[in-house]
Amino acid sequence: MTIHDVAARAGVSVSTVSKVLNDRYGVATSTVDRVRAVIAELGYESSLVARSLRNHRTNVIGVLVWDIEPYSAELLKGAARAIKGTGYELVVYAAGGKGAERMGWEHRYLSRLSGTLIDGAVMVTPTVDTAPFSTPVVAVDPHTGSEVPTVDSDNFRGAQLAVEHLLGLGHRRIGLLRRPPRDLESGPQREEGYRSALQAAGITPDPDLVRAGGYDDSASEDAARQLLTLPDRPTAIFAANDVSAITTIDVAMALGLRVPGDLSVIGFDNVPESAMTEPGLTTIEQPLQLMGQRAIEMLVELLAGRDLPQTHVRLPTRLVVRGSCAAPPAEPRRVAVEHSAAR
Amino acid sequence: MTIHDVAARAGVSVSTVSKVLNDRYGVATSTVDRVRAVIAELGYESSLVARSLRNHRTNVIGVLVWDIEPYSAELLKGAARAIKGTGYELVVYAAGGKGAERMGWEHRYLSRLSGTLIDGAVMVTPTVDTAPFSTPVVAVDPHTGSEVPTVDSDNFRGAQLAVEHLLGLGHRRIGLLRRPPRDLESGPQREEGYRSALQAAGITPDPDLVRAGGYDDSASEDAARQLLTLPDRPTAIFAANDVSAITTIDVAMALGLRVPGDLSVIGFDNVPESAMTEPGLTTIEQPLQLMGQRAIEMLVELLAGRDLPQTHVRLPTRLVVRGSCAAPPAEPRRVAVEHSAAR
DNA sequence: GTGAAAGCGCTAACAT
DNA sequence: ATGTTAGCGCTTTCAC
Repeated sequence: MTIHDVAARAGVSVSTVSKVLNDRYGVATSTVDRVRAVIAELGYESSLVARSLRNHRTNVIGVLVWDIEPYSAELLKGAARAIKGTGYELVVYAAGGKGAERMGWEHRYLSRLSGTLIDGAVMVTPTVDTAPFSTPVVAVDPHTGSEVPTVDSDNFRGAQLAVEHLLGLGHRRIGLLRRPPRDLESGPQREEGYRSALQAAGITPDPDLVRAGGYDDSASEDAARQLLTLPDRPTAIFAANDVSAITTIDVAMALGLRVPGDLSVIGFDNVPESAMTEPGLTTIEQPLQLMGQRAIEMLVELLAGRDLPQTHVRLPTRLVVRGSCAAPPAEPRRVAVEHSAAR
Repeated sequence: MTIHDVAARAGVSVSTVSKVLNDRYGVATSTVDRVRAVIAELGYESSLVARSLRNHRTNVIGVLVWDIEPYSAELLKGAARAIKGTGYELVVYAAGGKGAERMGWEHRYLSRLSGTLIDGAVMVTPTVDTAPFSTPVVAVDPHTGSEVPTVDSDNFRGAQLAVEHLLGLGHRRIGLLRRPPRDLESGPQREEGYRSALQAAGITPDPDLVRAGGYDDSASEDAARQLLTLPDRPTAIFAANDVSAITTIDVAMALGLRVPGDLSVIGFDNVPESAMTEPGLTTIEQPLQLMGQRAIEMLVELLAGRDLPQTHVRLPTRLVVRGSCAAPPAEPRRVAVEHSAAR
């Protein structure tokens, strides 16, 4: 079913049909009606692909994500909300399906799609700088300081809030379970917030109390275990990642510690689901939907040829208390030695 | 940056480059190396659009949704999980952005994309039958009994479970807040389950206890109010939709009824978020992620030219008790008359 | 082993 | 007012 079929059926040339499709001048009213009738009769719709190969404008905005999981799904909800009424359509490309070549997927996808198919893109957590592209791009939560317009959340302040909350409860030895090294830009930001809050309270951060998790659960598990089996173990742990917060709680309980009785845990929340899983967990929340929404809004501005009021948008994080944090125990219980020896 | 640029730089013709790109035979090893080097140097990626206009195979599966909201987002997570390792890539088209012409979006999108760009599609809650397409299609939770392969959940059994649970607690007058008429196919299924459970318990369904909600909150609100201000009001309400369950609780509380003390409410859950909003709500849950996953699996089978073991997959729903339901009060409190008069 | 040319479905100059 | 034609970026015969 192509434009040729329509043309043949209506007894006109393809260019006439094209003109009717695009509301161009120079077609007799009677012809327009006839062609329209045939289009309706056949249920014809012009191919987005052929059209975008020709016109280099598609009215489509692409959101490029590595995978659709709880984190990106939240962003997508916000993006979908923001796209309404803009005249653009939204398509989401999930790279995760094809191949395992994670490095550089952003560049690959952007080259394959930009110019044709999408007028602009929102890239979620790009690992490489996608600056040398003519297509307008907005990055969400980029890994490295990037040249492109960016939306992220206030990781620094969020970490401060977490630690301030724990300090307010009386904790003095607060551990940090940070992200793996050389990961997202937000990792160092959260660590900075942690240090800053401690120092503001006159506490010198103890390097022993900072451990890095990894990409899989077991790395976080090891790190949590190391922290908790320290001779002078922390009475509270700030986990700079929602998954590692839950892991920490599990490890603590396995070690015979009560949460929050013996140990307070506070996590940097990425997704609402994690709050559900662990109902009592106090978290620092990022406004993920809002971030997706703002990214689209910025991109639409860019596509309209307007300048952005600010090229780097940082949204506030907030502390959400659900009851898990307690004051530090008067006499911190030591973890039995055999546990620390095990593995 | 096109194939021409690569050809020029490598001093060969475009067809040679194309052969290298597609691993075709008949190119000298030295030429292959040279072209590969240029491709790497330039960071060239072939245009998905041009390629798909030529080849009618793209290795891309499209998921077509009206909007990305909590319901479809859950399905997408499952779809993204299922796509891994299949060799296909996933793209999601959200129709909601463009125009308000909701009716028939599925047909419009399918025509514009199929044949080119996507090899097959998963349609989420289609309102019309998209049978006459050559492209393989799987429908999730379709509005009408459709000819295409389908994934849905056991709405009938889910409703039965809800009502059986209430009956087990001793309730006898159980109201039904159903979906609007002529909506999703799941509406009547849930109503049937409700009637069936009542009849199995020897109770004749009272037509007065069945009211329909609407697409906006206010319709559900009115319906809930009507039910609760009945002279012989129900002691429990089964809301065939998660939003209307929450609305029902709000209305009940506004009328001075305690939930669950004076009234038990049980809702058909579409999305995990609704459970969070109302932590005490007992719900019937659909396995949304699993539904998305199965839809992709079925489509992949279809694309491989294999037959489906079953063309209609129905996934189980389950009762999740979070504590909101109670036994009926010995002496049901009537709602004050002025409340029923109000509005 | 390599390149010229046709054509995928469509649009936009440019004829007529 | 309508049709003819070139070409978007690519793949694929088919000559050479």
